[in-house]
Amino acid sequence: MPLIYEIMAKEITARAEDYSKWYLDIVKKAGLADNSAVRGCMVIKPNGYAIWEKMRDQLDRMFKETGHVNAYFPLFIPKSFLSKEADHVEGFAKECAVVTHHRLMNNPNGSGVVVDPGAKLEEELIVRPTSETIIWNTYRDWIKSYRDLPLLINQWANVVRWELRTRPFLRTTEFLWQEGHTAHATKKEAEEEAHLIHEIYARFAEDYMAMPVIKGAKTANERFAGAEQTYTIEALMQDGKALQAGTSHFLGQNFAKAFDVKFASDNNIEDYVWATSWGVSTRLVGGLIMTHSDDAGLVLPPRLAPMQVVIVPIPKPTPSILEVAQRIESQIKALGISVKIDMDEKKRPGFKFAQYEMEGVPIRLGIGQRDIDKGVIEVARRDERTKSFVSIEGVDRYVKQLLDDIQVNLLYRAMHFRDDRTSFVDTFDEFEKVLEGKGGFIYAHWDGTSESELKIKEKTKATIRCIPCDNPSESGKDLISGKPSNQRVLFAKAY
RNA sequence: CGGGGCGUAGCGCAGUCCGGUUAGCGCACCUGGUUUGGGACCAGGGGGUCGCAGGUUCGAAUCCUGCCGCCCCGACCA
Repeated sequence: MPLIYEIMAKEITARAEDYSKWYLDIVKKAGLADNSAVRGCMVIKPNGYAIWEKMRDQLDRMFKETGHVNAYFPLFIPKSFLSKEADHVEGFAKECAVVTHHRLMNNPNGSGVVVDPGAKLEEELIVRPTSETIIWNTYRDWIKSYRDLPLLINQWANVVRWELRTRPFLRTTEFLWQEGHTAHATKKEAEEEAHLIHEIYARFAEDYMAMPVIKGAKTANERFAGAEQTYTIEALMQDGKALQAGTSHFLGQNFAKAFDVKFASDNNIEDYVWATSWGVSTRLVGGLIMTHSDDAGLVLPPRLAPMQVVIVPIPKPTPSILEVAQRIESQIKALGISVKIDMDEKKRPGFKFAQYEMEGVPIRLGIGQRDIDKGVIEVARRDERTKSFVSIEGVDRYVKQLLDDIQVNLLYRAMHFRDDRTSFVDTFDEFEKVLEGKGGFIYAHWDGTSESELKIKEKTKATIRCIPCDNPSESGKDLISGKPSNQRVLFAKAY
C-alpha cells in the first residue's frame, strides 16, 4: 500500500504563490544553473548540463539515424553576410552582438585595459544569432551537382541573441542549441525534410521529455526570418502559457538565391537548391522543468534523468547496510540504469530525501537494518510522491518497470493537464474570459489575415501559436473581424 | 529606453529615517562532541574595502553629490 508523504519544501516558493519565483527557485535549488557575471548569460551547472547532454545525445542519435551528419561552422559571421537575405537581417539585426576590434591595450590614462583604436576590424563580425548565412555562403562551394545533394548537416553550437529580458534556460543571451541546415534538389524533398524533423522533435518531446506537444505551422507573422514555412511544436506549461519548443523551417530557395547556390540536375539544368533549417535549444530544459516539476522541486522523466535511482542508507552507510546496498546497486546497474549510493555520513536521511526530491531523481531507495531484517526495501517515486516497500529479491526488475511507469505517468499527467487547459471558444468575449481565467490553449476561428491576428495580440497578448497539423476543417467566424473561417487555430499567451 | 525597487560575509536579511563603542542576525562553512527511519543538537571558530568615487563632520553603513551594478514591471524575441 503506497503511502503519500508530506513534502516540506521550505526552500521553494509554491507555484500558486509566485510561479516565476518557483521556476527560479527550482533552477537554483536543483543546481541547474547560476546567474553569471555577464548580464543575461547563465552558468549551466553540472546537474543542468547533464540533462542537456542527455537531450543532446538522444537527438543526435535521431538525427544520425535519419542520415544527418555533424559539422561545425564559425562563431563569427561577417556583417555583410547577414544583410544578403532581406527578411533574415530584419529579423535578427536588433539583437546582434558585434565584434569591432581585435586587440586591447593598457589604458594610457590609468589602470586597466581599453580597446586599442588601432585594432579596428575592416569588416565587423557578428556573433552568430543563427548560422544560415555563413553556412549557405559555404554551401555555395560545396554544391555543384545533384550528386552533392541532399546535404544533411547539423551542428551543435552556441548562439547569441541580445535579448532585453532573460530567464534561465527559457531565454538567455547566449544559449546552446543544435541547428540543422539541409540542401535539396527539389522543393518536395526539402518540404519532406522539414516535416521529418518536425516529427522527430515531436517524438523526442513526447517519448523522452514526456512533454506533449501540438504540432503545427506558424502564421506569416510568427515565421522564422527568411523562411517560407515554419513548423513548430508547442507545449503548455503549468501556468497556462505556451512554450515554443522546437522549430523546423522550409526555407524555399531564399538562401540559395541570396548566396547563389546552384546545382546542375541530372539533365544538366541549373537551378537553385532548396533548403531547410531546424533547431532546438537549452530552452527545452526550461520546458522540461515547467512541465513536470512540483512544489517540492524538480521532477525529471526517467529517460532524461542523469541519475535515475539513488540509494539512501538509513540512517547511514554501515557495513551491513552497505553490503546489501551495493548488491542492489550492481544489479540495477546491470540493467543499464544509472544509480548511486549516497555515502555521505554527515547528513541525515531526511535531509537527503529533501535534497534528491529537489533534484528530481525519479526513484529513491531507502534501506535500513529493519528493512533488511524483513527482506524489504523502501521505494519512493518522485512523480507521485509515494513510498512503498518491496522485496529486496527482484527489486532491480521492479525498479526498471517503475522507471517505465513513471515515464508514462508523467506524459499521461501532462497530457491530462493540457487537455484540461484547452478550450474551444467562438466569441471574443469568451476568448478574453478564458485567457483571464484558466489560460491555456484556445482553439478559435481565424480569418487568416495578419490584421486579425495582430489585433488579438494587441488586445490580449495572446498569439496564434500554430495552425495545427491535421486540423479538421470546420466553418466558423473570425473572433475579431467576423469574417468566415474554415478552421480553428491554436491561440495562447506564450513565453 | 520608460516606471518601480534594491546594493551590508557565499546566500537571505536587520541596522540607514534620527551619524557616535569593536557592524549584527539566520542559513551555509570549519573543529569537537552527542545524535541518527523525513531537512539533528550543543559548544567553539573563520569569513566584511557596508556597490564605487568624492564631499560634509571631531566622527559616516547612516547625511549630500556623482557614477556603477542588479532585480521586477512594460515595448522585441527560441
